[in-house]
Parts: sequence; structure tokens; C-alpha cells
Amino acid sequence: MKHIADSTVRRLSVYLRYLEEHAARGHATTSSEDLAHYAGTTSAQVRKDLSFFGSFGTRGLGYSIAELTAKLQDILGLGREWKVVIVGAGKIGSALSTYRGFAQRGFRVIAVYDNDPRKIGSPWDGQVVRSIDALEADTARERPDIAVLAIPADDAQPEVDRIVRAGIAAILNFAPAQVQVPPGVTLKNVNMAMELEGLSYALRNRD
Amino acid sequence: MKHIADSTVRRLSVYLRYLEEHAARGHATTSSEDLAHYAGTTSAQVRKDLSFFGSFGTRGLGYSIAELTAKLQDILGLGREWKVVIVGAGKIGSALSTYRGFAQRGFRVIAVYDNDPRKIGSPWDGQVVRSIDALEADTARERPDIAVLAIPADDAQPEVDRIVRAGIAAILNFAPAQVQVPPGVTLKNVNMAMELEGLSYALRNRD
DNA sequence: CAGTGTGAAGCACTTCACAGCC
DNA sequence: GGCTGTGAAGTGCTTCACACTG
Repeated sequence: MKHIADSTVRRLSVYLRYLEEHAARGHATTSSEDLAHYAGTTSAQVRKDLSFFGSFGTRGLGYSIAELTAKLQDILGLGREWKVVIVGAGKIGSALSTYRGFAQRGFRVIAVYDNDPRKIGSPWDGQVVRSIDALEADTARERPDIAVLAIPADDAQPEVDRIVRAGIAAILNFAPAQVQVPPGVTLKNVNMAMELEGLSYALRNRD
Repeated sequence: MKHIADSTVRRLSVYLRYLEEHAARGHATTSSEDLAHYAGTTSAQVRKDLSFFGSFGTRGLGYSIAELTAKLQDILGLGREWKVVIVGAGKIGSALSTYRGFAQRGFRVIAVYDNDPRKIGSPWDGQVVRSIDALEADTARERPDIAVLAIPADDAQPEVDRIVRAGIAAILNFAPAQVQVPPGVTLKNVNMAMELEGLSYALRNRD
């Protein structure tokens, strides 16, 4: 398939959240205008985004919420369970693993790793913290799909290398570090420091 | 000044991080090529990004690390202290407030708020959790610059409204909700669910 | 006739390529 | 000679506008 822009995929996530909220309120259909209003974009953008994957609406009528929900879930790969491992038994990892929305969407935390001997073996949000040295052997056996990296910046690249070596192809990196991955591995960065600096820039340059 | 793209501002943050790391290793100058390699972009992009704000390099030589560091800090508004309040005394807020990098860059947490009576009054990372109802009065007195929102999605919009009403002009939203702010208020969203769905999409559609 | 689906136009960001300067 | 600074060209995302259809 033709390459889809990252911005498009992010908007699909937003549309899906709207559909879920909207369905809960008992509605059966919606329009590109409604979706656009919720997502903070335009109706043309919504229709264009969806058009990359097919035509899911009815002219003159709009979109069936149930149908479009199913389509978006399928497009986003949410029709199955994804196994997630968390590397770094700290607060960020914990915030993630206890967030109900993940389980709802099929992201299941199957293991937590740390390199601190004081943490290894202790209970942690329904898991037992494992030694990071076990990652490769565990991965061969349990085949997780996604690794969430929530460790200090200095350790980020070596741990990414380990994760990649183990054969995990998707990484969500919370470490405030610029890390490299080989082709075939998908990396997303969430950098809170960068976001705050973006706000700082905006405040500094507001009129 | 001409409008600067969000992507440019984000890269400036990355450049700054590189300069800080690089200075620590004793180097005095660097080049657009070095910066590009670290940031995962091209040297032309680096030079273009910087050119929006002036010309900070020396042809044939490169950039003085000390000088460019100072310039970037100034551009990003990091030359002063920003007062931050955290709304939601949970794990995400805690992870943020204990992260050393923020204090280093001049982001100082001055208060933490929650609506849970069991949390209000108890100690929390060097603060005492305050009642969310005190936000407006406190803001009038203490003049925080930035609010970090780390609460459940359902409560997000009302709390954003309260923050805006109190007069805070920059919000970092961790709630997985699409919230609206009036013109003049800068909002950044960090949505972990969306990032994971982006990975799910990539895994689903990998070849 | 209301609202989708889509080629075409518009716009913004990135890359190129080279003049300019140390 | 080497590397910056920058107009011009290129690319890709967004918006427009309208044909189409239930």
C-alpha cells in the first residue's frame, strides 16, 4: 500500500476515540463534519484520511458509527492483542501499565524489566520485576510485540540495542534521548522535556 | 516574527541537547553535519532551522558550542525560570516533577493539585497536595506560567477551562482527551494511547 | 438535497545547490 | 578549502470545489 502520513494515522486514532464516545451516547451515525469538529480539523481532511483506506460512508447520509469503528480498529491493528513489555520499573511505566485504556485497546503488559537488583523480584502492578538480562531469552519464548522504554537517557541506546537484538520490532521511547534503530524497527519518541520547551518557546514569543 | 513551524522548534530542542552533551565532552565547536547526524536530519535542515533566527556560525569553521547553546536557550525561552503547576497528583505528574532534567532547564514545580480529599494535604515529591478548588486563588497570587494536566480523560475539559479561567496561558495535557482552548492559550498534547496505536498500525502494516 | 469521495490547486516544509565568507 | 547561509526547486500534506449518489 501507498505510504500513509504519520499525521493521518494519529488522526485516525482521534476519530476512533470520538466514535467510541459517541456510540456510548446512543447515536448510530455521524458525519465528516462531526468528526472534524471533535478532532480539531476540517471535514475535507477527515474524508481524505478515510479515502486512503476505502469508502466507508454513504453519500447524503454520513457514516455508520458501528461500521466505521470496526474499520478503524482494523486499520489501526486493534483487532488483536499486542503483547507489551515495559523496560524500566519506574513511575512512567507504572502509569502506563495501570492505565485502563490500554487493556481496552488490546495492549497487554506481559512483563516488566529493570536493572536495579533491589527492584528485581519485587511485585509491580500485578507483575514481578524481572532482570533486564533475561530480556532476550524471555523474548524468544514469549514473543512480545512492543517494548516501552522508560529509563534514564544515558542507558537508552544500549537498551534499545538489546531490545532490537531480542527481535522486538516496535519501541515506544520515553527516555529523553535520541536513539537509533535499524530499518524494520519502528520507533516512537515521547519526550516530555521537548514538549515543555515547546511551551516555553510559545510563551517567550507570544504577543 | 514570521511563524516558525512546530517541527523546527522541536528540532531546536534536540540540537540543544546535543550541544549540552557535546560540551560536556570538552569540544568547543561543531558543524551542521554533526548536529544533523545526532538529530536524524540533514545538514541543510539544521542550517535552515537556525537561519530563521539569525546566523550563528562561521563559514568554513562551524558553530561555537558555547555561543550556539546560549542562542538556542534564548530562542527557546530557557533563559528564565518557568513556574509549573501539576494538576493531578498521580504517577505521571510525579514522574515529571522528579525528573531532574526539568529543574535543569528552569521548569520549577511550585504546586500540585488534586480533587481527591484523601490526597489533599498529604506530602508529594516535596510539595503538599492542594485542593483543585484553590487553583484560581493561588494562580492570582503565585502566577504560574504552565499547567501540566495529568488526570482522567472525563475531567480534562472542565479542568482545562478552570486553568484557562485562572489565567494560565500554556497547558501540557497528558489526559487522553481532545480538549479545546481559546486563542492565546497554547496547548500541547501527549497521548500515550495514540503513540501505541501508531506502533500498532506500523506492526499491522509492515511488510 | 445532504453529505461523501476525489482530482486539482494551494500551501508549507524539506532538500538542493551554490554564492559567500572565514 | 571548508562550511555556512539562502534563494530556488522539489515534495508532500491540506484545502478547495464539485461530481456523484442514496
